[in-house]
Amino acid sequence: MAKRTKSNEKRIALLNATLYLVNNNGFHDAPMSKIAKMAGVSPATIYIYFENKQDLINQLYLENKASFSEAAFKDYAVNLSVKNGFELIWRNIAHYKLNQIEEANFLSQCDNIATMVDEESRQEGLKNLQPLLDLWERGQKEGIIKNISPYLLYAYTIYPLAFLMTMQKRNDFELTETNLSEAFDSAWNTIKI
Amino acid sequence: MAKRTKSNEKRIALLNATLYLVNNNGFHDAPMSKIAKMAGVSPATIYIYFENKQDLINQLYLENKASFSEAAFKDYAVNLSVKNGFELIWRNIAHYKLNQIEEANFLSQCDNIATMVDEESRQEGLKNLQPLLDLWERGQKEGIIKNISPYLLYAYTIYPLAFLMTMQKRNDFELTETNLSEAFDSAWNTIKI
Amino acid sequence: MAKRTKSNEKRIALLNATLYLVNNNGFHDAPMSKIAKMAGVSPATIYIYFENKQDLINQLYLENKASFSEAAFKDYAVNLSVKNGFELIWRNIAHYKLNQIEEANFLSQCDNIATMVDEESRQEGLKNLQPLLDLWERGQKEGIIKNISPYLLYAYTIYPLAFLMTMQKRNDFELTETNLSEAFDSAWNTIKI
Amino acid sequence: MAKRTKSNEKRIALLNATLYLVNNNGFHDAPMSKIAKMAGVSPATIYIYFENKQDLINQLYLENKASFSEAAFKDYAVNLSVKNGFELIWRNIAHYKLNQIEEANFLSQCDNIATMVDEESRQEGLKNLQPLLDLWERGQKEGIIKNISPYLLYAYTIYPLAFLMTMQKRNDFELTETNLSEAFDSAWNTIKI
DNA sequence: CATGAATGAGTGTTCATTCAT
DNA sequence: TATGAATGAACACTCATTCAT
Repeated sequence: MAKRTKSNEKRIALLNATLYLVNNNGFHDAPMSKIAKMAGVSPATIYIYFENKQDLINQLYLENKASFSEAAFKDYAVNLSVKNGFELIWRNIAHYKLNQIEEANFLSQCDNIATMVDEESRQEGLKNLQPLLDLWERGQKEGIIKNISPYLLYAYTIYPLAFLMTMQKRNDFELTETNLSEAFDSAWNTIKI
Repeated sequence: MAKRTKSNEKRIALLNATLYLVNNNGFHDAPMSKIAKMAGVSPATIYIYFENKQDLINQLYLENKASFSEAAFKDYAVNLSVKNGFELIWRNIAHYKLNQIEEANFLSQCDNIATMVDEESRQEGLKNLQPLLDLWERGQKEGIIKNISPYLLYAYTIYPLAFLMTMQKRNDFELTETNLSEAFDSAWNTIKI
Repeated sequence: MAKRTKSNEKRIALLNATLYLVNNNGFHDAPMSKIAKMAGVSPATIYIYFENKQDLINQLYLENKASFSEAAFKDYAVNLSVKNGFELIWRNIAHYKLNQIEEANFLSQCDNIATMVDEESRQEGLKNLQPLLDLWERGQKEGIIKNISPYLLYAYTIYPLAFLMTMQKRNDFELTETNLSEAFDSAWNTIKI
Repeated sequence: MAKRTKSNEKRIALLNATLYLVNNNGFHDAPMSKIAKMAGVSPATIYIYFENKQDLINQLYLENKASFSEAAFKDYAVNLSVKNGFELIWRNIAHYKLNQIEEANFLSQCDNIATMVDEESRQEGLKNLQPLLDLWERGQKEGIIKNISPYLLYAYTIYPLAFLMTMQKRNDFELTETNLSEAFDSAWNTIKI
């Protein structure tokens, strides 16, 4: 009856290897054999933990989305004022994107390339931003935030951070504390009434 | 005395096929054989026009960047005021991204994924935005535009359009003329002093 | 004082699963993992009961051969007349092939495909028909049965039943009681002097 | 415009290699890599001539069925008497099965194992026996052949040859000219009225 | 210039079997 | 005894690229 049990270590090692290889070589040069080798297991072992390559990517995406969202809403509470709440979330996200560069970069690829994660996982991943959407809606009801589509709000406040992350990763640009405050001001000015 | 010469038609057909397949199937499912078939030529023929697959992607990137920049600076002249010049360019870019969705989407993929075009082509592609950088520099000298890194200026004015394009392509969101004006106001407010 | 001992139930379950899968999916799509799952045990458990896959097939073959031969010689006694003895055996075999279709089909595959069971098991399996060969020899001595090779006798009396079984399994043909009597007459006419 | 053309030699070499390997190693140990090596081509080349492994087997089956049927009806004409026509066909088939042992053995495997060729090809292959079925029908109308199902006629006249072929291939038995005449007599006696 | 055949190296995945418990 | 995890070797098949014409 006794038996070896699935080791979470191996699962994590596989996810980490995948993240690393997709980020640095691209999806098209991250073969299962390399992933296995990097994780220190046999190629066949991957299929104990994941159904197939797509499933591996999907799970990696969803778990990183979840950990991103945890970071994004750290210390957030609905009783914060709209501005304070937004600033907290914005800074959390900025902090994540500029420090957890690898994870953020992976998520950015997945979100930008239609063919990387399947539609179901993408929809699932979207749910993670709900509290921010709720905050914006509240801000609009309170007359604090412009009454425009959340897509526009996102495009002008959160999405720019993805660009800064990419530049940071390429060492083209470094975001200082001052820059960050300027950037937040820009973001806030854009959406506040 | 007609001589047989490389037919530009075939070259164009190959570039178009590549754009289409990379956009719709992803880089990892855009094999040379499919590209050839779609362009109506033999796989071997690709190698008459392009050195290899990377070269094909690089050239496609550079030509689209060039045509993007042509669109971006249409009707622009250095004697325009900073605000008018910026608005012209911004609207040109917005127009391009929301109408030439396929081309814009391809460029966006290349710019976001480190491994798609090689570094040399990327650097080459960057030059296309020079007139905008020049305009910003002039605006800063004239005390009209905030004295912050052009990366930030780009992140908060141009880059958001990439997000709107992606949403538009996914039919999640449609940008109206009103939206566009709001979006421009946001962009301008962000960077003007 | 119950001691843990190899459970015959599991052994039987494994043999049944193998029979089913080889018959319905073919040898090449009857992997140990499926066999195990169908038998409700772990793949590793198979190796407690059988040395390897070949051994599993061999044992399945031999046990089915034995049960086939038991059926073939049911109620047979050497004091029966040659004709009566032959008719009894022939009808027993026909009954087996047309009712125990799965078992018969498996045996037929093994006997037709050189590479399914190994030579040793095949030789072992042949012994099961000995009483029929003895009967034929007696018939020849008594001048009742043609003095031709038992291979020919078998080919023209017993072997045709395999074809009828295959057709029956494919629903191309159904053998009635009348057919059966005609078929036996054919068989007997073929070999009687 | 010029190009290398598909060489029929390679196609034939591939079919031959497949026949040999399936016969001697079994379907489950006739991998594409071995087939390619034996045919003296790269594994990838197989896919120029055949869609996939199933297609390769199907085509091999159909071509052998066709050449079998050509042999079976050599010199046959509808104006022959029923008995003479049947003897001609029977001897042709016997000759084929006992001399073209490899081909006959392959066909026998395909016909016995449900999972080897797909249903469509099997149905296609069946058509090859039509002239024999026609002859039997004529014989029944003329009151020369027993009025029983053609499945029974086949089972008792043609099918036994498959057994003799198998035994011959295994060197368990050799069919002489005398044997053959005896065997034909058995076959004819079985079905004639 | 242009081609379809040809290929070695590689792809994602499965398999019979063994390991550690 | 019995297990599920683990695996090296193999599988069918595809790819970017080159060859021969």
